[in-house]
Amino acid sequence: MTELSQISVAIVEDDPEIRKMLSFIIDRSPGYSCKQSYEECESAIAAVKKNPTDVVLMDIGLPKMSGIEGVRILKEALPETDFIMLTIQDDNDSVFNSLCAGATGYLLKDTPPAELLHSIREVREGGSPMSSSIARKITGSFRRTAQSPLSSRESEILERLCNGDNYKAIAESLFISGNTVRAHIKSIYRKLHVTTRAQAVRTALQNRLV
Amino acid sequence: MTELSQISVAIVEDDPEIRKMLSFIIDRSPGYSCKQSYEECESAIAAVKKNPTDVVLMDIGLPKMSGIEGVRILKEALPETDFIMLTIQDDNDSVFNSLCAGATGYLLKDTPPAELLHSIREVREGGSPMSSSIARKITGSFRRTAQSPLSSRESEILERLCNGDNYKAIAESLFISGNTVRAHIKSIYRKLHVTTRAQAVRTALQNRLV
DNA sequence: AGGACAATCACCCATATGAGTAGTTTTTAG
DNA sequence: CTAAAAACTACTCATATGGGTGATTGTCCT
Repeated sequence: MTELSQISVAIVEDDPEIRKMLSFIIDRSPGYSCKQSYEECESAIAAVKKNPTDVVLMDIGLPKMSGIEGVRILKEALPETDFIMLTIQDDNDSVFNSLCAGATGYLLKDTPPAELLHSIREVREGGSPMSSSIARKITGSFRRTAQSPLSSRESEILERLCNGDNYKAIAESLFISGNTVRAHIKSIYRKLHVTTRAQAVRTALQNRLV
Repeated sequence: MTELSQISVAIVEDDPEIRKMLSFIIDRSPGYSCKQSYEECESAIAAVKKNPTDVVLMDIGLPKMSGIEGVRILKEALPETDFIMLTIQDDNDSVFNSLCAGATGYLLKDTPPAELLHSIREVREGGSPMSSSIARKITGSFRRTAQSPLSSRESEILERLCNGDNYKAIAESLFISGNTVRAHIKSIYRKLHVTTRAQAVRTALQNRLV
């Protein structure tokens, strides 16, 4: 049943050539149907909200609203629908913003038709189809970027700053004087190019220094 | 050439049955070789450092040192080697800690041999092979967890707190008085259950409230 | 032997911050 | 329509924070 269930697909893609080609390929493949295709987000949002599909293939570079925004809006309204980005954009911002907006898959436009069909099936079965270079980008984002410019003592203190500890609490937990803590924190700020605690915490968390 | 290049694989797996089976399958497959297999991290680390392989398949639940620690240490020494976790653990901590430690792939032990071989090839070609449920877990981690308990104005202010702005800067950029900013911040702290700016920034970043 | 840096400590001072208290007006939701 | 929430403003006060300056000790590398 799951194997043979029909998967309904909608396409949002501004290039008429590509749009027709994709829609043709999908609709003619057994187990898939594609009755909805749009050239921009605005009409797609209105129409797909009324006629939800199982999967939406979404381009990013669209005339008016970006596909990422489109996903954000549609996913909000249709949490059961799976969104796969299908785009030439492979920059970090596009990838991560798409995932944050609610995309579950991310394919580059050079994906062969057979793999595209397989990806549509995969996303319905609880997977997260991604072009291999995209997958690598995502796993790589978990790695520590560079090694910290901080000394080990400074890292220890930065960690406590992130916990919201104040000078006194840090001093006591490390058995050093509050003045020393301040000296370390000054040095941390200098190395991280920040001037406030909030900025230090942000830099620490975003660069995985803690 | 890339298609037919021989890929050398090492295995770290404590179950002798599985270890021998994997090693046999890989070593007998054309294009793959497996001359190294270990039952725990300590010896694997020493040996693979001396004889680096292209890929290491790493279990997580090992007698002494965990496979995650093993990856952390080995990846540090051998940045060119690709590490694929091969495990039954599918909890969030195992997955994310593995990726942070340096794993590029993550497969569950029910992965069929053909797919395992394909994954080894894929990781060498710049991909990031993952069991579909794991991939879904990772993409899902980018989605906003819950919706923010903050009002829109408060969110706006929280965002500026994360940028390191002080009361005055926030007040000026929002065209409201500094006292109002303080009132909003108090209310943010109450809702986030924090008492300092650093904690607020941390909570905001970790829970993707900004 | 000298330089660079980490780790420790100290003091001054202006400003920022958090907690408490007390309101008004506007918007939203039942 | 009415009650709740959000948004806004204002005040005081004790404490925390950041900037500046200066110093000692020990380690590591050259």
